[in-house]
Amino acid sequence: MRRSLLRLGASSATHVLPPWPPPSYYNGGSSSKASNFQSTSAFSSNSRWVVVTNSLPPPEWVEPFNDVSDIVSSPQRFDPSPWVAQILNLLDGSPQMEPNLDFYCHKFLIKLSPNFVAYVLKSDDLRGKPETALRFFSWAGKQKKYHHKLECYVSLIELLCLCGDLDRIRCVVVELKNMNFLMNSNAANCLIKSFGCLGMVEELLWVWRGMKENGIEPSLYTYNFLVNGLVNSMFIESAERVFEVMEGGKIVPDIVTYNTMIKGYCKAGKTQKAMEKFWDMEGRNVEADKITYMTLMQGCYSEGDFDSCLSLYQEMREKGIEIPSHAYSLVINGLCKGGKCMVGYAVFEDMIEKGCKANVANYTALIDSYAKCGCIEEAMKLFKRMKSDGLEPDGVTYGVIVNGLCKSGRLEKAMEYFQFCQNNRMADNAMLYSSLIDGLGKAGRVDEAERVFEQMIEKGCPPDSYCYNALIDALAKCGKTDEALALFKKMEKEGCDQTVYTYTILIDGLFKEHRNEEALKLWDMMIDKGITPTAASFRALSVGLCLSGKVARACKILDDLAPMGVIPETAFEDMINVLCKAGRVKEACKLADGIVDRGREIPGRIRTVLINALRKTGNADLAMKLMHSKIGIGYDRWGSVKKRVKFRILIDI
DNA sequence: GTAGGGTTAG
Repeated sequence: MRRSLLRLGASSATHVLPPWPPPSYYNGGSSSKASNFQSTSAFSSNSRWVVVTNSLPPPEWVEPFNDVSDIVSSPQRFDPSPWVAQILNLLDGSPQMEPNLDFYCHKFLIKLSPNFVAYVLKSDDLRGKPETALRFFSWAGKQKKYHHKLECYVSLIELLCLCGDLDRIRCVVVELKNMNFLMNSNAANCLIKSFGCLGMVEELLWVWRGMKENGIEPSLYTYNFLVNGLVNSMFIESAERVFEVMEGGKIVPDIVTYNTMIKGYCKAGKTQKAMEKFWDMEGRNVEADKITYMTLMQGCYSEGDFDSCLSLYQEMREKGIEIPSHAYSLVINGLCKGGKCMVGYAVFEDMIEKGCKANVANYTALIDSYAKCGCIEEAMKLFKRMKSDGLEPDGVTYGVIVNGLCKSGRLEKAMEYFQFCQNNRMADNAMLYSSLIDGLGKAGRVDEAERVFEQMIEKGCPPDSYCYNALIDALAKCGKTDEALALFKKMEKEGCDQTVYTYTILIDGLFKEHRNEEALKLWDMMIDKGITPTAASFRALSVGLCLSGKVARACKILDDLAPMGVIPETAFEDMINVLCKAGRVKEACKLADGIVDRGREIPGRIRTVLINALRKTGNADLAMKLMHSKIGIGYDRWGSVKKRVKFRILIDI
C-alpha cells in the first residue's frame, strides 16, 4: 500500500484523475452501496478512473463515505492510509495548499469528521511529525460544520507524547481544558497514559479529577497508567498512596502494578523498599514474573549490590522463570566486578548452555576479572575463545587486555596489542595510553613512559588526569620529583583536572625527599580547592609527618578533617603501624595512649603490632602487660558490661 | 491497550 501511495503521490499528474465530483456523488450518495467489484471496474474504465494502487479499491470507493469508520470496518478491509498520507504530504510539502485540503477530502470521498481527524492523527505517517500534525489539527478545527471532539485532542496528545514534545502538549492541554468536554473512560485512560509517559503530573491529576467529577470508575489499566505516570515523574510517595488505595479497594494491584511500584523504588534508589514490595507479593497471591526479577536485579546491580543480584538470579532458576540474556549479563558482570571470576565463568557457561549467545561485553567483563585476579593466562584463553566464537573484540576488550598485560608485567605483549590497535585505527584513547604509561612506570621504564606520553600528544590524543597521574607517579617514584611537579603545573595550564590522586602521589614523593613544607603546602592547596581527601591521601601525609617526628601535627590535621565529614577509618592504625615499623615505638605508644584518652578503642590487630614492637625493642615486660590488659569494654559471659579498662602504656616506661 | 533490559576498560 505504501508503495502505491508513493506512486500516486509522485506521479499523479501523469494519471488521469477521476471526474470530479464522481457521478455517484452527484447522486447525493444515494446510489446503491451494493455495487459489486465488476461494476466498479467497468465504471472505472469507462470514466477513465485510473487507480494507481496495487490493490484495487473496493466497490465502496465509488460511494461517498460518511466517515472513516465506514472504510475501516468495510468488509474488504480497505486501507485508507495512502489517501491519508497524501493529504499529509500536501500539508507537509506546501503549507499554502491548506485550502485545498477540503477538496482532497472530497476527492477521497471522506467526510471531515472528528473520527477521521482522530484516525489521521493515529496514522503512522504522522509519527515524528508534530508540526504537520498540528497544522492538520488546526486546519480541521477551522472548517465549517466541523468541531473537534475530545478524541481528537486525545489522539493529538498521544502523537505529541511520542515526539516527547512537552511544550506543545502543554499548549494543547490549555486549549483542551477550555473546551470543557465531558470526560469518558477511554479518553481518560489514554490521557493518563500519555501524561504518565512524560511525567506531566499536573495534567495527570487534572484528568484524574475529571474522572471523579464525571463518576468514571477507574479500571485496573487506569490505575496502572496512573501509578506508572507518578513513578516516571518520581512522585514515589503519591504512587505509594494510589497503591494503598488499590489495596483497600475493589480493584487490587496486579503484577503490573507491583512491577511498576518496584521500578519506582529502584529508580529512587530505595532498593530495600523494592525488595519489601517483592516479598509482599507472595502474601497477596501475585506471582513475580521475569519483569519483576529483571527490575529488581537491575536495581540491585546499579546499587552495587551484586550478591542480591545473584540470589535473585538463583531464585529465578529455581522457579523455572525464563532468564533473559540481560539478566545473565548483570549476574556475570556483578560477579566479575566482585572479583569472583570463577563463579562468573560458571554462570557464563550456564548461559550458553541455555541457548543465550555470549556477547563482546560478557567476554570482556570475564577477561577483565580474570586479569585483575592475576590469572592473565585464563584471560588470554578467553580472549582467544572469544575470537574463535566469531566475536570481534572492541575497543573496551583491547583496553582490558592491554591493562591486564601491563599489570601482570607483560609489557612487550601489551605494547604489541597497543600497536595492533594503532594499526587498526581503533581505540586510540587515553585509557590505553594510561595503562601503558602506568605499566612502564611501575616497571621502572620511566623514559619509555615519558615517550608514550609525548607520543599521545603528537597523535592528537590529549592526556587526561589518569595519564598525567601515571607519569607523575612514575617520575616521583624514581626520585624525579621536580619533573613530576613540572607536570603537575602543566596539568593546570592545559586545563586538566588535578585529582586527589595527583596530590597524594606528590605529597608522598615530597615527604620521601624530606621536603615537608612543600608537601604540607600541597595538602593545603588540595583542601582549598575543595578536593576531598581520601584515606590514602591522609596516609601519605600522616606517614610523612610521623616519620619526621610530627605526630601531633598529623593528629591536628586529622581533627580538622572531621568537621568536613572526612574520617579516615584507619588513620591511627596507619600511623601506629608506620611508627612501629620505623622502630619509633615510644612515639607509637604515646599515640596509642592519646587515642585511649580520647575514649576510643585500639583494635586488636594494632595491639598485636604494638606488642611485637615492644618485644623487639627490649620492652618485653611492657609487652606482656599490654598482652594481658583489657582495652575497651569487657563483657561477662551473660553479656552485660563488666568493666571498662583503660591501659596506658607510657606511664610505665 | 499497562511493567524490565544506561550491561565491558585506565
